[in-house]
Amino acid sequence: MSGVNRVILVGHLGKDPEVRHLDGNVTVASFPLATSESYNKDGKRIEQTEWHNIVMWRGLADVAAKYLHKGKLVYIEGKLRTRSFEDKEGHKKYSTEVVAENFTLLGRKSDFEGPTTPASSSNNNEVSEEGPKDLGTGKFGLDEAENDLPF
Amino acid sequence: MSGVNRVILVGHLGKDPEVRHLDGNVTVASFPLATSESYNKDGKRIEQTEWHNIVMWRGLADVAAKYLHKGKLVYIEGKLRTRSFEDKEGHKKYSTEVVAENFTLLGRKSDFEGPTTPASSSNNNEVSEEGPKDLGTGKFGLDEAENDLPF
Amino acid sequence: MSGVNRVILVGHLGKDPEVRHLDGNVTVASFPLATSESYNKDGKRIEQTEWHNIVMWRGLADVAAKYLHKGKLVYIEGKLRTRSFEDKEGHKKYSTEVVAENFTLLGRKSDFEGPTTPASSSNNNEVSEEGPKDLGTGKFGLDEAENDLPF
Amino acid sequence: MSGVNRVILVGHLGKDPEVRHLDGNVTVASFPLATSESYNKDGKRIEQTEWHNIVMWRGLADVAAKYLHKGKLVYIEGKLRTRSFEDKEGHKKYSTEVVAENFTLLGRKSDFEGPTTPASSSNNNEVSEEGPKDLGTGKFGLDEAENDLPF
DNA sequence: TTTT
DNA sequence: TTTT
Repeated sequence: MSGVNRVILVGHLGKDPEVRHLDGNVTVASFPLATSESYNKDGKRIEQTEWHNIVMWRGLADVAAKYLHKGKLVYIEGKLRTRSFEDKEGHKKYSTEVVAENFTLLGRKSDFEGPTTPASSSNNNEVSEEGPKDLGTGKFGLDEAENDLPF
Repeated sequence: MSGVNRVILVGHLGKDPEVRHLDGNVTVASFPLATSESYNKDGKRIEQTEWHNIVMWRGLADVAAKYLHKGKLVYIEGKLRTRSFEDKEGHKKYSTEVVAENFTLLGRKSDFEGPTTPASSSNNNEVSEEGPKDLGTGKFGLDEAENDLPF
Repeated sequence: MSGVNRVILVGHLGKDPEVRHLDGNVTVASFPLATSESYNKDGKRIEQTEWHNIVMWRGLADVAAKYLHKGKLVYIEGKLRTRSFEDKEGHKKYSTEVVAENFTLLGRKSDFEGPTTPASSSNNNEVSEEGPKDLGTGKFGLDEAENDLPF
Repeated sequence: MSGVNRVILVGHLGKDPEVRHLDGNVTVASFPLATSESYNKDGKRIEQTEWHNIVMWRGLADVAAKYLHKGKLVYIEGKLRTRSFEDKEGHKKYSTEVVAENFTLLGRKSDFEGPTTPASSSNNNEVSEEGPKDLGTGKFGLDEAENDLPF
């Protein structure tokens, strides 16, 4: 028996992904993602931000480490998972995470470059000249996670 | 600025909704929802259940109180919200909830009857005779929440 | 560059899946799916049904052929694809299909039995006695499609 | 009885929205939206584009007319609707559309300006200097559609 | 007909 | 802790 457990988010990374390597060569990447919602209240524009703990595993974590960085705008599909754990004082706590199954980078093409590409900065300039046309998206799924050159 | 924060669940209620009436005549309903996933591991079928805290507000809560009960299968759309609070010992804790925006009852037609309808039991028989055809769904959105007779 | 193209449906099969075997041992299954929506208009309850052309490929088509049948309630995730073709008179026509990526059976447990299982009918009775508890779901993704015993 | 009929898209507008005013002061806006997907085949990067007919009604159409333009990147939630009609030669044809229920602008803040705002061009320069930080999103739902100043 |  |  099974049901449906699906989360869809579009938001900005609050930090660079934190990457850990577990036994058996398994990579895990995690980072906070902000989704903001704004609405009018008493004539004032209120913005409310929700923070999500995103976790990515294996090949997806590797791609995330390469291409996702603080401030980037990303579309994420995944599922909810709540873990319980004990903090240092031995108190039981719960943490709800979004285990990502695939993601799509949103934003400008220059945002898709890896962090260490020297061409990136000049490309950045190129982008800023081109205006709205330099928006684009790059998708990464669990299957594509092993690609060397995902776009 | 705003992003996207969307959750889609299909699962069974773990308990009847707990209904509270706040100041200003605001109704809140909350209940646990189980989404189960099964997969093969080492030749064995493993079933893993994830529990979600569902919260419904206002008109949607009223409809939930009427039609959602322990064991029912339901489709829910909503958004994630993480609240922090202090427990009795003064320790900071976090709770992540799914704030529902609409839901659709899934399952047999007889499941859609309110709890006190006398016709329900005979209807139940009718359903059990009709086979697969008597499956159906009943949808409730924030707009329709004020309907007296939602199906 | 890529975007997001995602469809989520819960509805009933209008017919048994039609299964074709293409060159290279590729299976394709297709069937119509009805999603109904009801609303009040001028005090009357109106039900509007939308029909979708669902297509499943390869392993997912094989599982569909086994477990999906006319009248079943199913949750489907997929993407939109519009094909153009010429009808017999040579007129250009368009057909929009939902290419399924995974599905989850919803409804009674007895609905999950394969069509030729003799135990199925007695099981059916069993279900009708057990009440709401015998509702359940069975999920099938592209990965799991090769499973012999998916639930 | 009702089911679930939900579409989620992120893509670029192929044209400016076409706005019509029906009887009873009802506005309808429609435009093509491209969602692109790219994958590797035989070592080559293939990009496949899917086109969707988007339709927006009433207040949402008004906001679309103001803020959505050719080339913009947008997140759209809606439902599928297939209409049948006769072309000029009297042949029956089908057209599947995505009736939008809400949308969120993705991309740079400068993209959110209305088309006739004089400040827009200087703002544009500002944006192009700030680099990746000037990405943002602006959401429009059926409820907010009546806002004069949605962000 | 978009975008990269 | 993001973004606007």
